[in-house]
Amino acid sequence: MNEMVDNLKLIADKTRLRILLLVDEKELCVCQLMALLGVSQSLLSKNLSLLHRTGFLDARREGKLVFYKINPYIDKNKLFLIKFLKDMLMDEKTFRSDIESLKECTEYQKQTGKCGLEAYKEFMKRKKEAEGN
Amino acid sequence: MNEMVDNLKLIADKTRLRILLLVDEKELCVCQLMALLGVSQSLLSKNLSLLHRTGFLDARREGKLVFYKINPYIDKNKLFLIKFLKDMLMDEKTFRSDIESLKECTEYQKQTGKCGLEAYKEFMKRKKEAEGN
DNA sequence: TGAACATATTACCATATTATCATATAATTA
DNA sequence: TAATTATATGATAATATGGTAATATGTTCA
Repeated sequence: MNEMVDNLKLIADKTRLRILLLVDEKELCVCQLMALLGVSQSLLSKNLSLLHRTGFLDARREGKLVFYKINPYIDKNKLFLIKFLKDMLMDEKTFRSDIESLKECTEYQKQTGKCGLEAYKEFMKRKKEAEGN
Repeated sequence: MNEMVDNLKLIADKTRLRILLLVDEKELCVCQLMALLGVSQSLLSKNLSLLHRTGFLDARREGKLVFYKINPYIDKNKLFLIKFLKDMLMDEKTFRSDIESLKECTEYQKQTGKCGLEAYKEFMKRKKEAEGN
């Protein structure tokens, strides 16, 4: 029970929930998440290391970048919780928008070969301008 | 998303989670919950009114007693969340024990016709003594 | 090596949450 | 009506949490 309550507490935060749902789609580096979520680097990093410490995420460094994904050895309670929430939020606005941004970012990355924070900021900036029309 | 996060926050508390799982089995009054959960009256009452305010619970007064149950008009996200957690916790120790106590209490209530706080305290006391053997 | 970039960590503050004590209200019963 | 039982609420203290700013660490590249 205590374990489940701890899991629920970890997931009961907008930033962390969005991280988990995004990273469940595709392994992502910090700078990508930063651009996608629009949160500060330190807040993001703090939440990532929290989710890492508690067994939700797996981290892998590749050069300057650190990539996070769902821990392949994640325990079942945690995994089921994530999958359940994904189901529940399937049609929810913020989630849909996050997933949409992720797809567009991935496409942009393929075309330009750019990753890194600036590339993502640039991408998000363009996107916002486009939405402004 | 924000709504889901709020629901998760409400459920991410041991006392509240236990309340919801118990009350999903059977309508219960405050004194019954107090004995079953072993928490203070004011803490319990606060959590009950919180769960009531936020649409999880329905309250009904019958004389001195106030009975709580799952709000029959509860929204789907909340209900699914409760059912999901119940599934996940099916074999969990605290949950099994709570359910067991609930059944025994209900039986005791049928036999003795007693409700009220004292009856439940008496019941829980006997139970603990029995476990002590 | 040093500059630049990506990420992590620390220190700190504001706010939120949890639990408790005391007290208030509501209903029943003597 | 006074006492009793059941429940709710307000004040408050202790702790936890979310967020930011500053700084540190690690990596690459000129």
